[in-house]
Amino acid sequence: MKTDEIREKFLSFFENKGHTVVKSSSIVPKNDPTLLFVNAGMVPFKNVFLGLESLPYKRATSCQKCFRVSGKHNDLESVGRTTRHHTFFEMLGNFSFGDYFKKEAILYAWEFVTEVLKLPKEKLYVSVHQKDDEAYKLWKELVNIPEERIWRLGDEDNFWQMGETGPCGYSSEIYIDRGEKYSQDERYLEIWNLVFMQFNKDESGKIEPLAKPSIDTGMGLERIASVLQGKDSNFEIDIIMPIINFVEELSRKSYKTNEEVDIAMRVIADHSRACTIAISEGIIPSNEGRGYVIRKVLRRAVRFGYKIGIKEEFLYKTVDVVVDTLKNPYPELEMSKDFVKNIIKSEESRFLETLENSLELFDRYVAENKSNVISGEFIFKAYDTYGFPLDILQEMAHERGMTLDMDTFYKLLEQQKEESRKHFKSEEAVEDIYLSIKDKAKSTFTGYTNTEEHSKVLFIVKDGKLVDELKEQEEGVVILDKTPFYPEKGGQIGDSGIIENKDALFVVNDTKTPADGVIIHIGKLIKGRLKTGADVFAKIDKERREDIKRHHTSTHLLHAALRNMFGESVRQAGSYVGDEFLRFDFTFYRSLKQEELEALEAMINEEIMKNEEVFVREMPYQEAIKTGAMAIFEEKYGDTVRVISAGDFSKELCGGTHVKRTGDIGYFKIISESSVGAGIRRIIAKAGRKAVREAYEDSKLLKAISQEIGANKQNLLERVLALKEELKEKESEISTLKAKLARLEAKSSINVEEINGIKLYYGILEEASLENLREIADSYRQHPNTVVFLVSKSPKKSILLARSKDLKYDMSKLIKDVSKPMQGSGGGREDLAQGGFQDINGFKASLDLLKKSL
RNA sequence: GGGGAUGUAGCUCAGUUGGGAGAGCGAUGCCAUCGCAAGGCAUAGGUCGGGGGUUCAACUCCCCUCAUCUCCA
Repeated sequence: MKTDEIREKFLSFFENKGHTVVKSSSIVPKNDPTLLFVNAGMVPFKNVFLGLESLPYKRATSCQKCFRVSGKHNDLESVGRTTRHHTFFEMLGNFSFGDYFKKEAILYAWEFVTEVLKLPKEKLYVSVHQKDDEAYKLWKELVNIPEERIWRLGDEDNFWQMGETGPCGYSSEIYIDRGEKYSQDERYLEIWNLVFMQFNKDESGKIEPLAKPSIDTGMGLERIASVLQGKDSNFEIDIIMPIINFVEELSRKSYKTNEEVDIAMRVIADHSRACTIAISEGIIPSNEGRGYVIRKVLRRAVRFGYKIGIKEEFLYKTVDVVVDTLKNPYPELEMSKDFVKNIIKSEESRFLETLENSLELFDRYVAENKSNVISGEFIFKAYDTYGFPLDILQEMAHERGMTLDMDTFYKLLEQQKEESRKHFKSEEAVEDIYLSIKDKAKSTFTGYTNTEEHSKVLFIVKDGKLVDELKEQEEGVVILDKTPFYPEKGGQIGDSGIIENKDALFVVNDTKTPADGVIIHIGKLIKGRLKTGADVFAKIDKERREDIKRHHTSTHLLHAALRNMFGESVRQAGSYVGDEFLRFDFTFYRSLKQEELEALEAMINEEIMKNEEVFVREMPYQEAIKTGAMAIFEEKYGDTVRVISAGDFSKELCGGTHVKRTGDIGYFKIISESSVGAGIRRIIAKAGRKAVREAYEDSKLLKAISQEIGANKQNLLERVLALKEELKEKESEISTLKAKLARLEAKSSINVEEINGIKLYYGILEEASLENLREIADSYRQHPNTVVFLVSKSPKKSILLARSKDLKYDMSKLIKDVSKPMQGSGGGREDLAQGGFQDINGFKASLDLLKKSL
């Protein structure tokens, strides 16, 4: 059975059992700072299980994209070495949110496995927790599994918990007997894990039954496919083997002839899937967070490619194959294919470069190092600073018969980890106060149409606590039942304004949404008293909102214009929409040229002048995607989404506020373009009156400069260049003149005396730089038996002491003694020393000292 | 978020207790040649990433900052 078919059959099976089919969420978990990636099928429903969020349905089923590359479930190093581990895999699951429990979960699972997948009953085994008599009984009596095929296992295998605290419970697993040809460990393969969430564990470790027990199950898609397709390994199934075949072509080696080669091919196959999925979801390789993890995965693949002889960029070529195998369930992959290939290719070449640097570093070390042990310090430095891949370092060392001091290395690495952890500040969690009042504090947002609203104060929060009233001059947070205030979200900043009634005036500085549906107004009570339950009138700062709207619609136009110009490889990577300006980060591999920025600006202003209507439509997510609207990795299950379109130019999912017609923007101006990190560029721009202001300031400045320089706009640049050139010429002329002057002065003011057969030239110059002095001294000391002692009063009080090459005095030492009477000091080389002084009156004494030393 | 490394001519890079900014390639000009590969001579090109400090003197030492690379969280 094809993998696509299994996926499809699973979802429709549960759909027929009253489950809502939920699209796989992004591998980036929403609203969960504790988790880097979605690593299990239940993660998108975590808040539902925790009771923080509710859904319109009680049964769900999904095929969830999962990553296991960091944190508790870190399988990265195992991938490739086994036949089962993956960094990316898909998890089939059915979920009950306080609806059905053990009985149905077991019956559904059994029915699916035996009736739909048609696995032979006699080869199936199940496990239950040793204390879970209920499950045992269900399997035995209801499903009729013979006792000897029901295993009762302990906590390690059959007890599940979400975290240190929270929901937990027994689990039950279904195994298949793959026959005697496998070793004991391999023979019984776990195919499905059913979790019975029935307890809650509190902070003291006490376990209490849950009021509404839930079900969470997980069946690894790749694993069940391997069983159904009769393959020993997950890597040989229909959606992964094509990648291995492709790698065989690239490397001109065959799979299953050599264990090392096999490992490498599995690594590449797995990692190319992971990279393709991650990058297509906008996770760009970088040096922190998720991007860092992806980069590690990508580089690991390149390393293994290197090992089997592929020494150039290749991974990006596998993307086509990956997309081919996954385009049925994830058609959006097709759209981002070129983008993904671009990113992978540039990351590959960057890495190959650091690899080359590493090899040089190693050669240098080997050449300098006599011992045949590579020190832990070197290993750490190479790894930490230059990114030398450990395994390659080890291999190279072994090739040369050297050993490595890994103990010291790991010690140093541990130190670094300790240091990093110490400084780690965890992301600010949602303030508990808002979670606790979450269900009662939902506000209706009316700001899409209204700027004012009669409403009622639901809650007042001060210093993180609920209070009944706010007194004059107190700062606090107000929650209303209805509000026109847009809370900071999707890059758009929160509204400001006022909330008032006859007793109170509250000034809102910022609006946020700390929990789903909760809108908080942050500000200060300027006048009177504000009480919970009071009727109030809420009014946003309209002008400011208009500015924000102009910037927001402009952001959409900019996004569309960029894609128009550079194609699909441009993707939004973050944005800020404020009242003063907008900031748009996007994925692109190089900086933009001036002409490109001009063209962008022109294209957007053209759209503004067309004055197209901006439509807002609400529709289901799937439908929106079908119409070709751009989604920015912010999908929500089942929800309807807002689609904003500006003429035919831009169509994007967005929850923000927008102008009615593009003409309302007035004018759009790019302020700057810069880099944020590898592969990400940033454009800062202004719209409307802020852009006009900017243009006005620019032209004012230009006018002032022109006037100052005595040029007009047309020839300003020419004039500045000419002035620069002129200045440079003058400078060089001055320095030539100065040198000439100094030489001239030297002629008249330098004396010569012969002391002990040595010609001593000395003198005081009014105007000579150190460079001039050197030049003059050089002309004298070309002759043997010569010492030169010069001082200059300006531009700096300098001393110079030099000798011809045939003499042996150390001038750098001599100058220190000689300059003392002038309160000076200096140093330099043995044949030429320089320094400074304070008091010219000491010159005579200095000269005498020098004479005595000769 | 915490470390480490790098930043010098258009490019690749030297520059060692702080004391005259350099090489190779490239560019330009001249010479040479039937032509080509190439050769000879000469020249231009530098805010030594930016800012501050220490010093008589900073590419060099100290502090801050930016960019790139890299490890850790």
